Amino acid sequence: MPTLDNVSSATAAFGDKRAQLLRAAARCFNEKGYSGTSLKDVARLLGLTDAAIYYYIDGKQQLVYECYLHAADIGAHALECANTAGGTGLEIAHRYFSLHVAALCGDAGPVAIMSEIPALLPAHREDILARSRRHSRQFEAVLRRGIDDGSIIECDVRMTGNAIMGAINWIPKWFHGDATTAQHIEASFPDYLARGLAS
Amino acid sequence: MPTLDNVSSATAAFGDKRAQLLRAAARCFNEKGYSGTSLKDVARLLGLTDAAIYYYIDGKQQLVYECYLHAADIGAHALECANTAGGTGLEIAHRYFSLHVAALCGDAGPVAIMSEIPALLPAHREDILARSRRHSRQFEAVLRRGIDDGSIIECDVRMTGNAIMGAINWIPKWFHGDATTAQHIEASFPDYLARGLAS
DNA sequence: CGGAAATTTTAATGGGCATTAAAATACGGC
DNA sequence: GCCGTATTTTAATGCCCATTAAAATTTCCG
Repeated sequence: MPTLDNVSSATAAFGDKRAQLLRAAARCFNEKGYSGTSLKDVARLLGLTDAAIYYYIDGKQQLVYECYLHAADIGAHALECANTAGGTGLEIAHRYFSLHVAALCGDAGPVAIMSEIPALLPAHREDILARSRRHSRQFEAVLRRGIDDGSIIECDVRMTGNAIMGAINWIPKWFHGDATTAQHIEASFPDYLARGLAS
Repeated sequence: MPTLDNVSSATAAFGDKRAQLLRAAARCFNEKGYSGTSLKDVARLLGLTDAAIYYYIDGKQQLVYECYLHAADIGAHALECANTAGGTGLEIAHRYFSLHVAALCGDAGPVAIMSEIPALLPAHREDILARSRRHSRQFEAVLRRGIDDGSIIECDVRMTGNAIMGAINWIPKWFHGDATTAQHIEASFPDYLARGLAS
């Protein structure tokens, strides 16, 4: 039984299949909710038996946790990249939208919607909530920066951030992986979301 | 055992408690998902036993169905009211945002997020999906009208509509009924969402 | 107060699902 | 072709939950 450490060892197979598992789980969770998907559902997508999943991961709780962790990473990474490139607040926001949306529609996906946080184990829940809050605060900081530099209209950054996060978070609910829709999303979302911010 | 018909009969009590039940269920569903909430969870909110729920409704399936039906009605009604008042496409859209958001935050709520459609019985699912699709198409028609009359910028109405619906649909996920937050939502969302549409 | 209708509870029943252990199979190096 | 390890399956186990029927309680009208 290989551990997580030897991802780069002789067998990339284990790590690969584990990643496949996480993606299959995210897809199921988005369609039917965490509680609504049985491990048998996830297993079927991989051509496996439900019990086989335990070879790759500790249990269902660990599965959601890692899915949510991945989702949080995707968002945090997009915002971080957008920030380091610099520019006005509006430019950073627009770039963040593009990066996050592209990640949601790209190979990293499907990314799990964090829709059943109360179902997490307490320790996991607090971790995920902390990451989620941090991401919101950091995005609000971008908005405030834009207001200060005059690129973004004066607004309630908390509420405007919530609106934007809703639009983005909802994507995995209706986007199911076809490439042409992905293009439409990437072509429309960032522009629309940023237009509502412009001063 | 009163039927649904005598809502206005001697006992408004039955209808009232039934409405309470639907609201409690919507709250639970939004927090923990449909599959994640047991009837005991819903019952506890009302100070009842799980079995008592069956006095008011046929079962869990019927409960979600009616919650989703209510959610669909809220949205359809908001759009209909916004439409009949007339004006440019942009004005109608803005009015619709205000009405829908106010309904989500007001006494009609909590309104259930339609997040576990696959869990519905086939007949219920098709009904809800049809309503959902119709609502989307009607909103896209408003956008097209705005593009035609010049009030709304040229855009992919399908994608822009998806972005907007996401922002609105996500509200019940983080809004939990306090009045001051409701005011902030109603003051921020319609303006932000409409600003992204303006030509 | 008394009794019928309304409301709620207690007490089954059965099914689905996460989880586990042991057995079976696939697979790569020698 | 053979052996040990990796992978998967089969076969339990036990819990939680939706649902139901019957009993108990409340409500309210005469």
